[in-house]
Amino acid sequence: MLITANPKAIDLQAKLFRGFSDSSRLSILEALRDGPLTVGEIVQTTGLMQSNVSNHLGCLRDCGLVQAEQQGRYVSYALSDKRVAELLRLADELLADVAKGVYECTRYNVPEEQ
Amino acid sequence: MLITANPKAIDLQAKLFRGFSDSSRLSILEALRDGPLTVGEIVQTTGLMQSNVSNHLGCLRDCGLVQAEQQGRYVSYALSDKRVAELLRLADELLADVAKGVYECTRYNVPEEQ
DNA sequence: ATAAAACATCATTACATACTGATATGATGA
DNA sequence: TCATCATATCAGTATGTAATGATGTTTTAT
Repeated sequence: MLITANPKAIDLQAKLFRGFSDSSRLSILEALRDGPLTVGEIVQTTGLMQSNVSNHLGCLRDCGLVQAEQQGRYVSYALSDKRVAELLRLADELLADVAKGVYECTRYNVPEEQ
Repeated sequence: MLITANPKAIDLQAKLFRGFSDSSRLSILEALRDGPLTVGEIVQTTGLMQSNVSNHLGCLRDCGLVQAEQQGRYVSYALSDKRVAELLRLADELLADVAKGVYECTRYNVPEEQ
């Protein structure tokens, strides 16, 4: 039976992983591993532009990876589920072994040297 | 300290997750969860074009997520590490809880109805 | 009420990359 | 060797989406 006979689950999963597949979003998620942060704090921690952070946060929130809570005029963001952190940790471990391959994977984009 | 002070780890991780963040690659990885397959078998199972499958397999192989082994004129592919399957399983679990959010996330691309 | 701060949204631009079809490479058997 | 099968590579195209700058919205303080 074709896997694509039921494409929805795959599409959903791909969409979930896409939340993790961008450096900026990953920076945000990593920053939130140590606890909740306001948008401004995330901007400072990641060094990204505010509008960019807001965009990514909106995406991460829509997809359920982070939660927002209004606190006065600040909005505090946090990872929405332990398993988000678990996925990050598991990826860390996997990366420790396959890092060489990933690093040398220049098929699509080359990591910028500097 | 800026997280971006050491961007390499983040970039690598993003690249790793990008391996999982495309429906086609995910279909391939899912197909390989049940054991090794030849390229032709993957083509049949996923319903993707052969050149497309080969491209994605090259990417997945470069990044260390799958292993290739030549067998006669066939090439057999397999997941390269248990943790690849673990990541898929963990994502399944997470998805079970946040699926609603992911499904409704139309920020970027809308899942095609049919 | 007004101003300022914190955050969100929008349009635009630029780039990355998935897909296709054609072709090339390599292995096997006649 | 030659033909065929299995897989890989390539160029071209189209689309998705990250980043930016400008603007909108909400909250708080004066």
